Amino acid sequence: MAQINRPEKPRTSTFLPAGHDHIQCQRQALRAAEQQCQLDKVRLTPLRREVLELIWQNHRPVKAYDLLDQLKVNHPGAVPTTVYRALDFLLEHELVHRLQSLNAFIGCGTPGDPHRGQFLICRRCGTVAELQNTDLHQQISEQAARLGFQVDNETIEIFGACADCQRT
Amino acid sequence: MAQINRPEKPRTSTFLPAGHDHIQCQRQALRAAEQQCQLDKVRLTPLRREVLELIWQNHRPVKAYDLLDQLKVNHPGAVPTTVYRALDFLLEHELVHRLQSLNAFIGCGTPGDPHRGQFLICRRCGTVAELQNTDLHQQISEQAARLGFQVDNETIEIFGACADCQRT
DNA sequence: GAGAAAAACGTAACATTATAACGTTATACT
DNA sequence: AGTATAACGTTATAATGTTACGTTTTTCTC
Repeated sequence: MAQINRPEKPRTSTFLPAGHDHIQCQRQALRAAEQQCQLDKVRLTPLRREVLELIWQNHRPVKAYDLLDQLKVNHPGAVPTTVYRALDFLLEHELVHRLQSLNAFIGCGTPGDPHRGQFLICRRCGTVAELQNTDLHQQISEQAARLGFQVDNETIEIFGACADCQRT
Repeated sequence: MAQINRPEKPRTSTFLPAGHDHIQCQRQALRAAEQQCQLDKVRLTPLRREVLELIWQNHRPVKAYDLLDQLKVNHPGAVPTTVYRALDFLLEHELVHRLQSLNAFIGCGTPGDPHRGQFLICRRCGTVAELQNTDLHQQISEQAARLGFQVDNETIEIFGACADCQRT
């Protein structure tokens, strides 16, 4: 199974802008989620919000059962369904993405935007960057169309080394 | 979890050329695998060959435990490790691909070729087509390079409806 | 605001997917 | 023939995800 390293402490990465203020980033993501839920007229309950907050602790994918362990701190009694239900909600409303090659989840930076799933994943530090490359999307649709295939969902997960990790 | 239908009987699909002769296709795939193994100086043992043959029964992804059930017919005593070891070998030598979004496996039509993983997957009939779109690959590498990211592996899994299934 | 409907959550059991660890057998190499 | 390595057997268990059903909370209507 595909693996990434998951160092205890976040590393900085030029993947993210040099001075990335993550506290601010996380806060902003939660605000955006709240707004999106208002628009969609759905409820970002405390539980869902807490799961989303945990997912946004950093820019590395989180596994469902790790999430569960963390959730148990405030919610002893939490079980797999607790987490998976929250994740289903967050996925459905496109507040998080699922990384298929890792069985893991990551926050979506642009809820509300038309959704692709294009990701660069650093094998070394585990940081994930989401792309919004419309050309790429376009090209895929065209190639598919040539084969008479109608696309309804694309999963693009690119593994490799981010700039920082190449240097070391 | 992502799902596809898995009808009992193969459907034809313009995905594959109209008159696709699968017996011939499967035979050819096994020959290619044998050749590749000779080149790599590795052993396509009877067990591995049988797993590969099962995978090539059609152009739909197969799940490991389904493979296991089928394998048990000739190999009572087969257990998960039996299958996973064969799969690991086949994956390592790029005779099969793993479809991350389905936790399933599919034969590789072009062993030996530089390997990308670009797939079109029909949600309705389950048929999978492997692409070898170098432009796409190129574009991804370029976009990655712009971010200082060095690609070592790409997973592209496109879900949608194949031409045949759109008609019905 | 009482009552009904729907959504969210609790709880237990279970299904599916995958790996670890260790011993035995087969094959390849001198 | 003897040894090293690869392949396979065997058992147990880990990791990931779902089903089914009951209870509580929220929303909606009157």
